[in-house]
Amino acid sequence: MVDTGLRHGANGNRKPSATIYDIARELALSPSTVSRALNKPGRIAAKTEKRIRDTAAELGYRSNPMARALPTGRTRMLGLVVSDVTNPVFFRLVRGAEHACGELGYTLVFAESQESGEVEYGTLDRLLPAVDGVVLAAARLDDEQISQIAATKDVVLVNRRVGDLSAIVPDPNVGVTQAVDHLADLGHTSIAYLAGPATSWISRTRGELLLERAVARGMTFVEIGPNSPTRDGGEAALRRVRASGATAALTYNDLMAIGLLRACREAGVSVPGGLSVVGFDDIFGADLTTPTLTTVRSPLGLAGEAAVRDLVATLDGAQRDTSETLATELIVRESTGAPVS
Amino acid sequence: MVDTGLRHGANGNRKPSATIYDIARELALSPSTVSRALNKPGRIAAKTEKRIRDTAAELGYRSNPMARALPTGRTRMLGLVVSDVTNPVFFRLVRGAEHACGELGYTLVFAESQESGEVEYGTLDRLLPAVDGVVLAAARLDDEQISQIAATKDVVLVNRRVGDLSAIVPDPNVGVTQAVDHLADLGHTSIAYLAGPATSWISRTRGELLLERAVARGMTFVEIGPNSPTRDGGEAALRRVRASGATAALTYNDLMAIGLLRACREAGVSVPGGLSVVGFDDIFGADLTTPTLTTVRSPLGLAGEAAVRDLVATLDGAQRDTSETLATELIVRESTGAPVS
DNA sequence: TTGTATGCGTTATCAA
DNA sequence: TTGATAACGCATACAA
Repeated sequence: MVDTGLRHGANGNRKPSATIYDIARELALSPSTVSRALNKPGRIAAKTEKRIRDTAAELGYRSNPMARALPTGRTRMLGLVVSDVTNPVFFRLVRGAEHACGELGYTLVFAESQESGEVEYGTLDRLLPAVDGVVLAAARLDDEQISQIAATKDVVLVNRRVGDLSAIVPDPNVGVTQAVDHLADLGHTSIAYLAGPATSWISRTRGELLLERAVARGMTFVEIGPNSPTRDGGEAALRRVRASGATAALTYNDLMAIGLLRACREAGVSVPGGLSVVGFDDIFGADLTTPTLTTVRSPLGLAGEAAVRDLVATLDGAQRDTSETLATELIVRESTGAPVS
Repeated sequence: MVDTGLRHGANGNRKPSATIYDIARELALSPSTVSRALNKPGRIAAKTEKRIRDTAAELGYRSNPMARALPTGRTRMLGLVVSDVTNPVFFRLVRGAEHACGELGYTLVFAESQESGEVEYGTLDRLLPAVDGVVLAAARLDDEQISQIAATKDVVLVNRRVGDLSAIVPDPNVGVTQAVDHLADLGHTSIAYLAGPATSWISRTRGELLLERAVARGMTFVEIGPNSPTRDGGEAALRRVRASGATAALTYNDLMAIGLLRACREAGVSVPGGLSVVGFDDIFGADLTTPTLTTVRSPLGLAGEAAVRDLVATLDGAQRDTSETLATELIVRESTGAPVS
C-alpha cells in the first residue's frame, strides 16, 4: 500500500488520531520507548516517562486497540450473548457484566440470539474472532456446540452447566426449597410446574429440584411443558394447569407467571384463592402486577459481574475461582396464599 | 518480534485460527489472491475463487477483524451508549440496534453511563478508539462534549438534537397532541408535567410541547422538576402535584408514572378519579400496573434500527437520509379518566 | 487474472 | 535505559 496521501476508511475528513510515532517524533525518541513508557510504567527513566506521558496527553493520544490486538493476540473485548434482550431478566445481568468490564478495562460486545440456537450460533461466528472470551447467558445451544465454542475461546456460562466449563449458577436450592415450604405451609398439596423451552438447562434444573422438594413434602407434582418462556406462553398454559387440579403453579420465569396471572383474571380464577402463582427471577415488573408476584429471586446482576471476573481471571491465566456461591431467595408477595376449596 | 515459537496472548493452548496465509499455502497461491477472492467476489477466476472458498471453509477460516481494521481503518464495530440499562425504555432500542448491526455485518459494542455525564464521557473514551461510530441514546452529556465526540467519530443521537448532527427523534408532536386532547376532552382544565433530569433534552422538549398544547386548549399548565427519571422520582413528586391543584399529571417517562401511581395508592388518591396519569414511552410493565397506564408510546425499537442504519450509511459515505419520520402515539389505558371534583 | 511489495499501529526480541 | 527491527493478519497499489 504505497501511501497515496489520502485517508481511506470511514473516518471521513477528520484528523487522524495521534500514534506513538507522533509522540516519538515530537520527543526525538524511538517508538518502542514510547510504547514501553505507556505500558510498563517503571521500566523506563522516570524523567523520560513523564515527558512521554505529558506529550501523549497533549496530543490526545489513545492507543489503537486493533493495532495492539495484532501482536498481543488479545483484543480486550468480551462478548455477552443473551437469548432475548427484551426479557427483563437480563437487564441486571447486562449491567453487571458491563460494569465489571469497565472496571477491568474491557469492552463489552453484545448480541442476542432471539431464542434461537441457530441465530445464536451464527452470531457467535461473527462475534468470536473479535473477543478474547464470551459469556453465554441462558444459551439455546446444545452441549456440543458450546464445547466447540469453548475449544476456540474461553467461555463462561450463566445459568447452565456443560461439562466442567466455567459456570455461574446461582444456587436454586435455597429459593426452591423456600418456595415449596411456603406453599406446603399454606396448605397446598398439589403443585404444577410450567417448564420453559426444552433447550433450557435451567428450566430442567428447576423442574427437577421442584419435584424433589415437592415429594419431600408429600405433595403431588406435575410438570407442564415445554412452554414458550413468554407472557403468551404462561397465558396459554392456564387450561392445562386447571386440568391438572393443582392449586399452585410455579413457572419457569416471571414472564410466564405474569401471563398466567393475566389468564387467571380473564378466566375469572382468583389469585391466590383459586390458584397460587410463583415465578422465577424477580424481574422488573414483578411487583407491578395485581396481585404482586411471589417469586424466587436470582441475583443476576452479581452473576453478570462474577461471570466477567471469572472470564478475565481465566484469560489472565489465574486458577478458576470455584468459590462463587450466589444464592436464590423467595420473595413473598401477594400471588400466593392458602387454597380455597 | 522474532518468532519465538510460542503463542502469546490469552488464547492459552488452543490451536491458532487459520489465516489467509494458510489458505494460500495450501493452494500454492498468493495471500493477496486469497484476500481478493474472499472480499471482492467476481474479480477473480471463478474456479480459483471456488477453490479458495472451499479450503477456507475446510480450514474453518474466519477473517481477523483486528487485522482487517488496521489497513482499512474500519473496525466494523458500532458503539451504543445508553444512560441506564435497567430502564426498560432501552430494551427495544438495544434490540433494534443489535438487529440492524447483525444485518449490516457490524458488531455492537455496548456501554451505559449510569445517568452520569462523567461516567459517560470516560466510557466513551474507552469505547471510541474501537468503533467506527457511535449511537448516543438519551445522552447525559452537554452539547459541547457531544460535538467534541462528533469531531472524532461519526455520531447518531437518539432522542436529542445537537447542532446538525444526525439524530433520530420520534416526533413527539402527534403523541403529545393526542394526550392533551384526550385529557381536555375528559374535562381536565389543569395539568402538571413532571420533568426528568435537567440534562435531558427530550424532557425539555416534551415539556415545551405540552405547554404549547395545553395553552392551545385553554388549560392551566405547571411544570414540576427536575426529577430523577425513576420510580422513586415519580413517587416523591406526588406532594407537589397535589399542591399544584392539577387534575392530571404527565410524567417524563413511564418509570416515573409507575412511581406516581404507587404514591397515589399509598396516599389514597384514586386514579383516574382523583388524578389522571399519563406516562411516556410505553415500556414493558406499563400494562401491568393497576390501573394500567395511559402513555405516549415511542417506537424505540425502530429508532434503534434507524440510528444504526443512518450511522452505517454515513460511514459508507452516503448522503444523510433525513426522511426518517417516526411518530409517537397515545396508548389509552385505565389511568386516565374524567376528573371527579 | 494473479503475484509482489508495502503499510496499518503496536508489541516484543535483541543489540547497543 | 534506549533503539532498531521483525512480526501480528490483512488489504491494496502496482507490476507482471
